Amino acid sequence: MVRVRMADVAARAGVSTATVSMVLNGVNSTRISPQTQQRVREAAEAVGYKPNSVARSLRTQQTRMVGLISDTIASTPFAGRMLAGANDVAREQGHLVVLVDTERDAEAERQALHALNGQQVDAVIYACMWHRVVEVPPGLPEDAVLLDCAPAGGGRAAVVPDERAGGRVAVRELVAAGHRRIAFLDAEERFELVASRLRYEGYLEVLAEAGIEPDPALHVRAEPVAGGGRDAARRLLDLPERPTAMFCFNDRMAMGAYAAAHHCGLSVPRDLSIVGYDDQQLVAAELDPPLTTIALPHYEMGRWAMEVALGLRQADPEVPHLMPCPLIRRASVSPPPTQFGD
Amino acid sequence: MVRVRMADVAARAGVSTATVSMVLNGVNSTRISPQTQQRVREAAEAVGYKPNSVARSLRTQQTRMVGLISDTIASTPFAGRMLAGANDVAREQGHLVVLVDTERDAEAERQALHALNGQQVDAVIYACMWHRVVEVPPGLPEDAVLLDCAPAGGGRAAVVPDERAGGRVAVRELVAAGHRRIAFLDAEERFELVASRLRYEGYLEVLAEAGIEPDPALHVRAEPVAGGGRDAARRLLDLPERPTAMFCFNDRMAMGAYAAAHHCGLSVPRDLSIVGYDDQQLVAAELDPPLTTIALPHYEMGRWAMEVALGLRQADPEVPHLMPCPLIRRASVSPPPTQFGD
DNA sequence: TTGAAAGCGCTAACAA
DNA sequence: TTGTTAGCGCTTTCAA
Repeated sequence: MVRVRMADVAARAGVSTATVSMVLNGVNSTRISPQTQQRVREAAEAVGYKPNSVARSLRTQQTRMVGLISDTIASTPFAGRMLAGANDVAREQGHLVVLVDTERDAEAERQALHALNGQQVDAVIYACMWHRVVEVPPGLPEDAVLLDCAPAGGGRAAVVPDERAGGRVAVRELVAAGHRRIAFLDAEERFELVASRLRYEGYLEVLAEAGIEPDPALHVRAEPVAGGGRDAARRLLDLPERPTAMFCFNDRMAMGAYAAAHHCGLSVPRDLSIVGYDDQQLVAAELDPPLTTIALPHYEMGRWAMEVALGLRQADPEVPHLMPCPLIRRASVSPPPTQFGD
Repeated sequence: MVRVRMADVAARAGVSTATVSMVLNGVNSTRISPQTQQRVREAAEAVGYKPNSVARSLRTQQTRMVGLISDTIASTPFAGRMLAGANDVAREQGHLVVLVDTERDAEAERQALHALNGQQVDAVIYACMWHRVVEVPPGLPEDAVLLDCAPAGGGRAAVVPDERAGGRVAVRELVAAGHRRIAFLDAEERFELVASRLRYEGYLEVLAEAGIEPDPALHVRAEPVAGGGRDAARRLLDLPERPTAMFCFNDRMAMGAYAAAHHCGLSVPRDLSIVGYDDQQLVAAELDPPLTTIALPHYEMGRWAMEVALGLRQADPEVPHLMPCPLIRRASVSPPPTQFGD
């Protein structure tokens, strides 16, 4: 397994390395005679030539690698889809992605930036695994793209989910089914989720557009996990005038809401309609009945970020790009039960 | 933002680039006077020198990058932990990981291998997101490490979960609680999951060691998702002599088993004990009661693979390394209900 | 104790 | 139409 260099190809084809370089890279190829080109290609094939990207990078000052710094890739099921989106675009463009996981540690971020800078990556993407507002780490290149997070100070290309529109879509689905008493099972404020406020705003907007007076009793908060959703849903179901539908901050809370409904002898969706958020495969699709929910566009955001990073697409650095969150219609929504007195 | 080269540091310190190189890399540093070293360091600091890894790589023939080819990073919640493990070791060793996702497409694999080879990565890891036996792709370097898969022909360093031992641990937990009628909710054979056979073998071994005659009626198969688990569990609960415990192929099937139990008015774990497999955070920990399960050691396997790849650890290429699957004890196991006639 | 110089493998002016 | 040559920024032998 000896490494074969361009000089070996040149020698075999009886030309200079310059000619080999031009032929193989298709540069100035009109200026080189077809028979020479042919000869070069055959020689390259014969000796099994593979270009050395490191040498090329040193010469051209571009590496065809892009660095992707993520705050924590380990602990979320969404990371994969984001990476996949970024990766697909990179591959289409003949680029490779260098991944660094920093666990949100400032020192690790600094090191990662150094390393990527040293490796002369052509672009950098800074990704978060939960939508949030971040302080841009010092040393992050000016043209870095932020993925699933927005810079506290603005001024950077960034892409985040359009949570407010997602909230609207979710609640409209419920309104369209005929619901008027729609609860919002929100995350507690201490988690400082930017999605929480935005989804709530979407909820309020749709109530307003449907002429429904928001009832503060129907906006409850809990820990955004199944247990929290269960407790919140129970409180709601104990209300004198219980809601006929629940919009949950996420699918895990929705899972808890299912449990609460069963506990109260209620059937989903006949007695209670539920819409989640996130479209977590392992939860939403596996619930019984399958959960209608709003998907987070991680794959698309990953693609978008890579496209901007590689200059395939322009981004307005002043305002984060809002990626639509599509409704995934499954089986947890139906018209409200008919009430006496209606 | 002009790039500063080693020559700039040399000029400022009034030495040659050779000296700068030696000082900054700590090579032959005993041979260079302390005051010169000091001067070099100050100069480097003053001009903000950052070494160019590309140039260094060209010269030294090593890039401090390792390629990680994964079959599909997008669609599994486990990928992250594997990547995290590999990444942590890489970082500890001053290496970077270059990630390529091939979606299990042979052509994409070929391209990826080319690209990584061109970038002169120091090592490559070939990772699967589900434990399986694979045909090693042509062109995979001899010293590549296989992660969560074993080579069909053998002969490569590889690491996989110890599924059989995991099955044993799961069933022993049930036996220790006093169960004798223990069902195994297995995946259907058409999915060709190597884990299926191994976990079943573990199950049988423990029955044997406990002197329990395996009842074929208690080994049922279904699609390894919640719906499949629910159906399989219902069939089991309809048996004249129903099992008091179920070991499920995975957490999703266990989720279905919970549903079936509720449906039959049975309480977990009072009337029915359940153990899962995988420790999927979003499922196992969120179930009510939380599910006792066996964890897949993805983080550890990721670490192991990277350690071998970087030569920190020796591997026997003849037999895949078996990584233990720990029991995660939660609340879905208790002694069997007291029976009349006992 | 330090410096000169020769490349690593490739690209791209400039010459021929 | 093709070849010569000068680097890209760094490491490392050898000489001083």
